[in-house]
Amino acid sequence: MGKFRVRFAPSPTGPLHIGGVRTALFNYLLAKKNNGQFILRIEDTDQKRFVPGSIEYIQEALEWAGIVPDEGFGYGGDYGPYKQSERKDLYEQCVEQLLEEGKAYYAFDTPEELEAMRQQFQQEGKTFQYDASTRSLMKNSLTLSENEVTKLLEQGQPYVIRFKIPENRTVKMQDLIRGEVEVNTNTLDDKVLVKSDGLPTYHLANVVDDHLMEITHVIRGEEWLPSLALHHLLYEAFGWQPPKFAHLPLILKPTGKGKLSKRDGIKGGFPVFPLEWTDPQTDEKLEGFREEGYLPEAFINMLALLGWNPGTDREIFTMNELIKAFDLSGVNKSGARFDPEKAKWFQQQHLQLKSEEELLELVLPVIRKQLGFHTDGKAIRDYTLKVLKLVKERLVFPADFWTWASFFYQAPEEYNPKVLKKHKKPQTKEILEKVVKFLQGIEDWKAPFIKEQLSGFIEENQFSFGKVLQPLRIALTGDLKGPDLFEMMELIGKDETLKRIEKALKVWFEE
RNA sequence: GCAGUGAUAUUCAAGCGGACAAAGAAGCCAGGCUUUCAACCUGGUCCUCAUAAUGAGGUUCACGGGUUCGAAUCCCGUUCACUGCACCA
Repeated sequence: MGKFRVRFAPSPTGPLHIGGVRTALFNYLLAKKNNGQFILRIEDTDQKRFVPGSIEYIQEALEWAGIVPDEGFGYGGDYGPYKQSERKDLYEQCVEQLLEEGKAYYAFDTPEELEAMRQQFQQEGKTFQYDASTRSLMKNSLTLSENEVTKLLEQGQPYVIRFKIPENRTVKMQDLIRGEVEVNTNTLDDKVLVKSDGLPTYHLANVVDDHLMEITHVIRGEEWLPSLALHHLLYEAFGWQPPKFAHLPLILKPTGKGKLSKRDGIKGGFPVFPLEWTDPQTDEKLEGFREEGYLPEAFINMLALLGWNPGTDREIFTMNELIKAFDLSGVNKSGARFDPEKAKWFQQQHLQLKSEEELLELVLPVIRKQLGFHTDGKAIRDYTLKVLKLVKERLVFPADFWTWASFFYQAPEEYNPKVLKKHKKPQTKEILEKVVKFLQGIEDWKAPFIKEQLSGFIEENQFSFGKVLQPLRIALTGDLKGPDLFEMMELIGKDETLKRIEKALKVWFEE
């Protein structure tokens, strides 16, 4: 097996959305599975669309997700520079070759002239395409004499360089996911290779870089499939061996109609970006999976199963397991709908896989944020570890800890009115007063013992369990949900337990 | 409009000529466990009948035609959806 090199080539025009991360992930998985290299290349040939901060965002997002490049922009390597704006002379040399061989040509048409052409065609009910049928009508080095061309160039007339698409040929291509794809060259137009600002377009830069960087497999989104033929033709024109191609299915909106977009996230209230992002221009803030509390392992697991499946019924994978199991043959042809609910499910599964010690580190910041004090002390760590044992199984996000465990740290400030109304019965006062007295007598403050004693007490007095235990829970936690009541009592301690019941008695019946 | 790609139950999906009413998961429903809420466990989830359960029949894999003893799987056509069609990537 030869070397295996893949690349992820985003353009820095804003935050990377999950479709991009998923492309990066599949590239990464394939590289790792084959002991190859995963390369990060920045495609910034459109300086107009450059958004400051996006390169850093891309790098940070990949690092967070654990999709770390082996080489590329910011990671070094022997094939640099890894940013297209720094490779201008490389592209120039390559285009020079095409020009000399007559495979590309200068075009001097202004944007206005092109627009006029389009209009004219439209009036005739046709669509204008700059190709074999029309290039003889335009102002370019194929229609102009050599002298005129040189003159225009010397005058500094703006020009672009276009690729001369061969006429009426069927290009046969192999896609690793879709099989054979055929396109007739007549449906292609003479794409601009070099823009009037001297920078290459995506198509040129992409092909040149992939070749020079010795990329063996190009794995990218399905939106690129229509330009695959152009790329093939370009490789052919250069006389280069093209890499293998695989076009990944699109990630669809939760409704199933169309590509998932940033707007869908805003509308649906779920993240579409790995990391939070504030648009430097509009100040608009976009949610990130990381800030929502998603674990990176849950995030990549969810992404991996978006458009790929192992062919078994297994769904939960770590990165290493994904690397082992991943194969392009398991990639679907059709688009996969993004389901925010399923994303949560992955998160829950992975969170439950964590040990209590690992969870502790995730949960301490939550406590700190809520209570505003240090959470580094041994006492609070030990205590929280015990709390975690009781509430772990109900957590999906670290932040959930507080909704399930706040009452381990502070007495309830208010009581859920709906629940209270239902369980505050006339005899509740009397019952709770008796309970307080009874609990005071318990010396060995351990959950099983409290349970045993209190059960005996309830039976003796012929109370029902619900009538005693429900109000007691409300008094201690403010609501009717939570972990085992007796475990809780043990943890918060006898004094605190009694204090809370007395407080409840006061608030409920004296006001 | 042109080109490309796709279509399996609510969703994600398995399926690659017979063992397919079609795995698995999510969701939903019911039950169990709980003092409670989650989690968890069990069962159900095309239609009809029957049932504690094994079951019987009908209609399915976008639609319409084939090929075949036999089709979700192969062939042809149609429809619908999506993607692309810039001096953006």
